[in-house]
Amino acid sequence: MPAKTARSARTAAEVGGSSRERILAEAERVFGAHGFDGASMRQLAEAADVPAALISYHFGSKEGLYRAVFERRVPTVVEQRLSGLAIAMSEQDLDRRLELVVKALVFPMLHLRARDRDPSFGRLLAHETMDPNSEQRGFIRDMFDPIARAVAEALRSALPTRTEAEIWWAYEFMLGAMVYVMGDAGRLERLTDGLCRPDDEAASVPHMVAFLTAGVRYGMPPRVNEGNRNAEPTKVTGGKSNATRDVPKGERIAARRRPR
Amino acid sequence: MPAKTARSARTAAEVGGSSRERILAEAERVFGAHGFDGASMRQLAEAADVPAALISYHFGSKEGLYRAVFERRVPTVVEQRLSGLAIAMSEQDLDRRLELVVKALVFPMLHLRARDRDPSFGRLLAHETMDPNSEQRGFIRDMFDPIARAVAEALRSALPTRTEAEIWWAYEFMLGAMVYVMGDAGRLERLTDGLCRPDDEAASVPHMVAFLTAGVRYGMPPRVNEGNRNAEPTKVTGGKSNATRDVPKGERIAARRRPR
DNA sequence: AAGTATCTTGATCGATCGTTTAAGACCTGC
DNA sequence: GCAGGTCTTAAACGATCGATCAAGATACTT
Repeated sequence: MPAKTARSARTAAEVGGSSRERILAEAERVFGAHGFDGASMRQLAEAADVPAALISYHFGSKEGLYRAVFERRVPTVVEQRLSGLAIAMSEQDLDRRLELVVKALVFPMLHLRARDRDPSFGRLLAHETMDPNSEQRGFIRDMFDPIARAVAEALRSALPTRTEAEIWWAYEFMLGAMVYVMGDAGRLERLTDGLCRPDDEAASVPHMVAFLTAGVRYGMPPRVNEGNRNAEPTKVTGGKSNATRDVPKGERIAARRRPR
Repeated sequence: MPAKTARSARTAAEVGGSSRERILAEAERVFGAHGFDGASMRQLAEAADVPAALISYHFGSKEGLYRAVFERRVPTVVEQRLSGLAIAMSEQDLDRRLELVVKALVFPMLHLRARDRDPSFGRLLAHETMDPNSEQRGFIRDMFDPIARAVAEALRSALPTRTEAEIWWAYEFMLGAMVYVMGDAGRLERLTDGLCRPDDEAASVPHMVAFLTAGVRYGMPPRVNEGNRNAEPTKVTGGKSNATRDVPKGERIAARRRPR
């Protein structure tokens, strides 16, 4: 056994970059593979080929490193979304604008996953999104709530007749579909025998944009009498709704629209 | 300090049931609140007001308890979905059948979350779904892959002109939207100032069914020349697609349809 | 009532957790 | 070349982890 440290098979030259950057890059992979609670400081340190104490020195704590991993990736995504939204808002055809808004929402994320052929950050983000402790950490709120409101505003402008609730439910569903694809660790590929792959940007983006655009444009819940909202919960065997049947072009009333 | 054990403020009578059942019920809450890695055996034991050793006795290990929590809930959901699918398949109007299939997929889950006013299992399931270690544990695969294939088959029957890829991408997006709502720990409610709540079954079910039905029915990605699939990745500023524009009634060719 | 199987308990195992400490190496400006 | 700040290191801290053990309590059979 050599006297020198032999923490990893990779040398520092192979991994490259300063210690701080190397820790960040490798932490993204380790956190992405095991989650926040599932990753240990020693795992993280070994992946970056540094002593565990160096992580505390540079980032203060495990959660500090975790936050730093997000702060390295998220601003780029948010900027790309904002730029996509700006382009969408310059489009006067509302049908076309809607599709551009959806694309502005999902493309930066899907592209991020496909670009480096590394699903780590996607899985990490998906895991954090669905982590019960996420709300108390507040990463998602701090980093994504502003862009969420901007997307909702853009949706509102492209769908002027929709209620506020419809806008936000649609946003929730769109985000869920996107996050689920980002976090998919192989289920879709298994179920389709390799036909569909979340990393295949050329397929995932068009499918997702088409699906979500159609969902938000044509997916309207049946009108209900405000008085008996809780009369009977929807049953699997319930009556037919007018959802997605006959698509009117803007005659629906924007009920319960919240003030800006 | 009393001599008797004082592990919890709740007495056994208040919590009720046998030790084994009490452990299961409380484990659902604790796992749902902190995730698998985030919950400790001592937390789980204290919540159920039993010594930690009793958990190992009844369930063998922490993962054994984790699995048992799923096995307590999932079969009911799967049975409800199967029954919903059977009803859908007896419907000859394909438009109506499609909506029933979507409802059969999402209703049992959303109802489960709303029924007991307890989002624990929903968060737990969402967390497990997005956990990078989920695939290796195999819970999701073992418990949900069969019903996933059944849902896809039902979608196929209601959309006979769609390609296999379109069916499965749509399934992926639907599941993502549903899982995201199940795991929402307060973000939608915060973003809407309380207007939209994932627990509000009377609102979430119609909105989701309408959105997803519209997405799968009208969301078709633009046709592409098979030769240049990888020519240029989709751009945010990319050209207009025919997604969701003009909804043909069945003249699309079922390309790349996989054999059964 | 005695015997047997099942359930429950407190105590404790070695391992690993995140973090801290104090000392050494390195680099920069004088 | 030496002082001062930044970066890096090995070692160890107390705490907590999941799991195990032998002994005791309870329930059921004979």
